[in-house]
Amino acid sequence: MVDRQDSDRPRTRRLPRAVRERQILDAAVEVFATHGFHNASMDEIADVAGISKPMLYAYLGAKDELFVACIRREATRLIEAIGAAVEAGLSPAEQLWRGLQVFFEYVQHNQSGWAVLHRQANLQGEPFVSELSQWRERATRLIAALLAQATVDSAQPMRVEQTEPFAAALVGAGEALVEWWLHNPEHTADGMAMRLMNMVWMGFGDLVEGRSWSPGNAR
Amino acid sequence: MVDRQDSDRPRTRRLPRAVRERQILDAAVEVFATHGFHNASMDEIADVAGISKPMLYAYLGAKDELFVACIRREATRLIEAIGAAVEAGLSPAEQLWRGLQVFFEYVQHNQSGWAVLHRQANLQGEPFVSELSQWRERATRLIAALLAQATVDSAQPMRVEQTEPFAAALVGAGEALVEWWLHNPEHTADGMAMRLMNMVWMGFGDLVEGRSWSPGNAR
Amino acid sequence: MVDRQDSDRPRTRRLPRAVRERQILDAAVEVFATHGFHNASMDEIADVAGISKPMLYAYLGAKDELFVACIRREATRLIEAIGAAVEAGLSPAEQLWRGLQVFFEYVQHNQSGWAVLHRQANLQGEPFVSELSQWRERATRLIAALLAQATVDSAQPMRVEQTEPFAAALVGAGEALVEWWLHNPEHTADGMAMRLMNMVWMGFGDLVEGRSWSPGNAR
Amino acid sequence: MVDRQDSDRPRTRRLPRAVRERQILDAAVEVFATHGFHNASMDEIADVAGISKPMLYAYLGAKDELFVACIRREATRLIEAIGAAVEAGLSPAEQLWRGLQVFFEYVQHNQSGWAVLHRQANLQGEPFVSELSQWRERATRLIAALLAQATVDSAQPMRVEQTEPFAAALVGAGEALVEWWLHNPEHTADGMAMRLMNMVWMGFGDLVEGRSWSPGNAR
DNA sequence: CATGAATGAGCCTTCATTCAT
DNA sequence: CATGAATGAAGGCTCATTCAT
Repeated sequence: MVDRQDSDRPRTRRLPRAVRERQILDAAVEVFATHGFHNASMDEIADVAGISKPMLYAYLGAKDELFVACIRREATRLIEAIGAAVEAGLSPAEQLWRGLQVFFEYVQHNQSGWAVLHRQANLQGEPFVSELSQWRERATRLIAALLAQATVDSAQPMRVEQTEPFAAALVGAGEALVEWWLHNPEHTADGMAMRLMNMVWMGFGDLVEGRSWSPGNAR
Repeated sequence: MVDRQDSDRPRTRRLPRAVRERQILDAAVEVFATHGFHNASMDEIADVAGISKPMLYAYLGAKDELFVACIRREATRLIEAIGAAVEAGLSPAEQLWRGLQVFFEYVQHNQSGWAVLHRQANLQGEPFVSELSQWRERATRLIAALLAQATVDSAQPMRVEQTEPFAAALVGAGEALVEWWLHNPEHTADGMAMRLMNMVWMGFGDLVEGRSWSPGNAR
Repeated sequence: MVDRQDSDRPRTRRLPRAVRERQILDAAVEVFATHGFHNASMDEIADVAGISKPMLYAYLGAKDELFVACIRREATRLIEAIGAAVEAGLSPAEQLWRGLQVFFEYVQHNQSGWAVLHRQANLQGEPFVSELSQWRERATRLIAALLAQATVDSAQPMRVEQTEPFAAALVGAGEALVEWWLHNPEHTADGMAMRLMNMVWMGFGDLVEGRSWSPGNAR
Repeated sequence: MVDRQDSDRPRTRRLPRAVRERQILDAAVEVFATHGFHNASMDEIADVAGISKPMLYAYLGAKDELFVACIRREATRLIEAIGAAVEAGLSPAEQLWRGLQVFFEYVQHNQSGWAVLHRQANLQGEPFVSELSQWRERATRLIAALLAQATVDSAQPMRVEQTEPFAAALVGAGEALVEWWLHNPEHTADGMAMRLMNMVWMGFGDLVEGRSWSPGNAR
């Protein structure tokens, strides 16, 4: 039989709208991350948030909308965390390195948050996938600018249009690496960051200088 | 969020058991891939397969079992495709190269199949994850043997126990790269294979000879 | 998953119709008795009978009809068994006694048959209950005649119309006692028969001579 | 075999929990009694109760649980009705007599309730049968105490251990008589009670004084 | 503002029943 | 005559969503 959820979380009343919304989003992220989008029930979210279901709907709308709101908040948080770490005045390489560090650290401490939401969103198909794409593109543009900046003093400076695909690859690789990390959690955040940095920075150098491996020279 | 489809696919009748089973698996893979495990309805699978639901159950059992059957078939297909490509008599490097080529080609032509099933299976938790793990381990062991073989003539031959973690990383990287590829489909299968080959073969060399990158020497 | 019943019962072919029908009824009674009307599946009955489902339908019709056929056969068997035991020439009392003996013995050795079918039939509502009623009435008339015969030489001979309600009570008490016996199987068939005989015969005497117990004389 | 009914019963709304629960149990008892456990559909029960299926599940759980709840309620009601009638201060014989009266009256006015539930429960196997057994045992113990009390002033007072089997027989006989009564509804409740009282009280006397009937002395 | 009570709609699963061979 | 293959039609159960208080 259904165990009528008489959870004992205190139902604080009459909170300002912003606080309530945060409360709800916290609950939603936790529940979505734990059970996945489909298995998460609005009942449980409302319960964890300490409010009634009608309130849940009043504040953040239907399940889909709530999920999108979760994605948005987590994405924003991540981008802001990275932005805060990447101080102006550092060299592009160091900016990238700091950014990657923060990225992996953030993911590590927010598995309930971004990493899992990311996987969920990718799986639920439209419209969640497009929501994600927007954030990916935003990140890509930032990094492309960074890379272009790094070539400013070289013999052949690159424009943003040229660095963009490379930046996209970096972002994608980052996402993929996180996925892989989830299955291999024995590595440290810094280790992961270094791995990616290595790949990127050396690959970037190789790209500029035209080195590569090919089937012909098999050992 | 779901659009039910009244498909008028012709219902071919009285097929031999084996053919029907393939038909059903094809349909199931397609539907699971498109909507995800949870959003996929047995109704739609039956419809796409061109049969009635009772047949669906008679042939491949409940939803869980059907899904496992899908995973198994796709995994088997992939492994066999690779096995067929890796002819004996080739050098380890070339065997690996051929294997990677086929892997990425396979994924490219079976996005509905492998790639998405892989993501689905990883997310739906037990018992699907374990099912997948078995296949991953099988692949890992094969590759570990390959790598060990490659060092047979070197100064410090490695035993399978030593190459295994490296092989695991390769498999993981392969899976992760595919994930990334899905978001960046402009690359070719051979290009992807080369990328991974590069990483692996050079990394393998580095591993033996102890080279690496570190934050200190930022350019 | 469905375990496709490839039972290994030999499927004897080309049997004369009567034999086939007996085979089927045997199987049906067994299965109905074991699982109850609803939980019995035509699949299992066909399997136990060693024939295919279409044959099952060809020989004895739909599930309802098959069940009615079972009731009929078992009722017929019982009545015939009793008829065979009650030889002419015996005194009414002895005829009744023999009849009751056979009745309880029959039930004891045919629990799969009559007892359970009786309970099943009573539970499935119309049209099965009416089917049973017909047989009950037939038995009742036989016994009423017997009782009337028993009073032929007494001071006040009774006609069948007068003994009938009493006979009905006997039949009903018999059925009820069997029900009770199923829950108290430690008693013997003869013990049960004696219990009923006692009740009936003494009650019959009392009835004639007008003895009875009443609330007034509570000890 | 089932005739679905689109009943237009008015759906009273927003009832307090306790009232709804009674409503639902009433409906469930009626439907289970009419169609039997298996033929009863949750749809119909919800319909008769005047609520939607989800409420049905929210209030009383799955079909099994609902059925058990029905058994419990009916058993409780019966026992309480009897308890209320058997005032202290009466002689054992009179207590028994009152109890039997109430028992048969209760059954008569609750055919949908007790009698049929009893038959249903007995046939649906575990776990329903055990549920029933508990109530039977409870009734048995009460009666055994009563009988022991009745012999307190006699030459050979009996202890509860001795009267218990006799009480069990009484309870069983009562159940069996009800079964029989259902098929012979022309008798009154008092008539039935008297029949059983007769049997029991005289049998009880016989038991003490060792009288019995045997095949030898056929009239 | 806040909620307990209520429901429409859908999904998984299973059978009795029947073609087409 | 005999059957493997196939399905229409329900039934149990759950969940996102919304009144009515």
